[in-house]
Amino acid sequence: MARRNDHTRDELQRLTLKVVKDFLTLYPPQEMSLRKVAKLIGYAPATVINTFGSYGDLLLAANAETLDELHSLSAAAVRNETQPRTALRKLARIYLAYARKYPHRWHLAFEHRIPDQKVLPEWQKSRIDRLFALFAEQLSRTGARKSLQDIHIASRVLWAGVHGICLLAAGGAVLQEKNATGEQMLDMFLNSFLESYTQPVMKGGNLPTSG
Amino acid sequence: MARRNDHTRDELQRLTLKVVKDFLTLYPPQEMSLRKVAKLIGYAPATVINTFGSYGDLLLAANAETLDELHSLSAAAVRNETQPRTALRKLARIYLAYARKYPHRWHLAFEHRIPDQKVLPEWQKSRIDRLFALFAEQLSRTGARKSLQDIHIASRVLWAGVHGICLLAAGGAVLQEKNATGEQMLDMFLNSFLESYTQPVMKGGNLPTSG
DNA sequence: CCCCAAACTGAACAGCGTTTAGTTTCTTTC
DNA sequence: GAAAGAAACTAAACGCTGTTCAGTTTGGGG
Repeated sequence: MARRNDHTRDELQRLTLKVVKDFLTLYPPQEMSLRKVAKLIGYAPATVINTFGSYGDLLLAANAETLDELHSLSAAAVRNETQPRTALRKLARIYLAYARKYPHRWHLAFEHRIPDQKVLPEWQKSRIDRLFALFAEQLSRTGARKSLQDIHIASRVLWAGVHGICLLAAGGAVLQEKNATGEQMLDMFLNSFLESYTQPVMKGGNLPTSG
Repeated sequence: MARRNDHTRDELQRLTLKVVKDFLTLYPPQEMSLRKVAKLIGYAPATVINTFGSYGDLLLAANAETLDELHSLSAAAVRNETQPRTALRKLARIYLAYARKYPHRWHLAFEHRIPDQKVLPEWQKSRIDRLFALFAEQLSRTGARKSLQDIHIASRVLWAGVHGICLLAAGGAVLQEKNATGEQMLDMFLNSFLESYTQPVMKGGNLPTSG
């Protein structure tokens, strides 16, 4: 058996990624395997390897799609938002909603372990950076006078907080919070962070606002 | 071959966990396997399964030790700290230091996926809760007038933020921040959060501190 | 001393990702 | 139009993996 040419190289790649996406929409990554994917697309395991390089690279490609999707949704949500603080709230909500809707894909994208020695490809890093950039962009629009370095750090802190909260709210693993909703946590986090970011206290501290 | 009785059941368990701990101190979980562990303790793979139930349960037991260690270090660090804000800062630093020192054990403890259907055992959940409780305890000592529910949520937000930042600072995976240190991010996060927690703004907002 | 239960293992099983050799087909060249 | 070469695809094998099970050895209690 050889040379079926049912699909072009590109079609085959797209088909495979679609199958992976659909699988991960229903089942966790640990239940997926190269052989199952191969069976689902109707090709031999070795064909998938030929197409993507390795099973790990297939996962990497799937993660790229996840990150693209998340970025696209986020960017669209803030595109016409004039208020940076509102935009940041929207970003956080989108993030949470996505983590809840596609928990397996979301997890895989952020906790995928690269076999030691090997480095994460540049196109993957840049996808993560694009997510950070969305936060940084809104921060720079708040009008608060901050250095580039401050904005850089703040965007990471913002992202880390949102991500950690999503882990608690949507995490199917060890972490699972029941007595606080993701929305409550996000609100408290964003309110506190933005308040302090846009109205920093002077050295020596402010007076308490009550009693 | 049978009935060696080189070790009691307890000794064997401790020995196995020690070997796992040592392994994970040097190498990531993906490189570890039941068979490697068995070889390291000088027993057959089936013996490890008999002792712990399954390889997954062995990892769970190892995670319990990790969480205990982290809790013990944290509790010790704040035991004699009178200032709750300082205590919270110490907790965060301990957390970051631990994630840096034992990245593989730290990761495994928090992102270990339980094979679907199966639930996380109660003794594992309670270990996570104990970590949250350390934050909650300090929050309730700040003197800020908060409901129990507020403290509950705030402790989760605090933990989530610290955890997310540690992922960025110590994460060997997809996430890896280079232009901001963990300390910088932790400081910014804690300062902003605690400021707003202990000095909440009134409705309508404060005046900016500078024009 | 015997017997049972506990301790421990070797071998087998099904599954995994990957490699390799090989076959079939398409495309190019003469 | 036939020959040659490249491309597409796979079956089979390799060395792993966690788990099961039948079977052997041993220590302790009756």
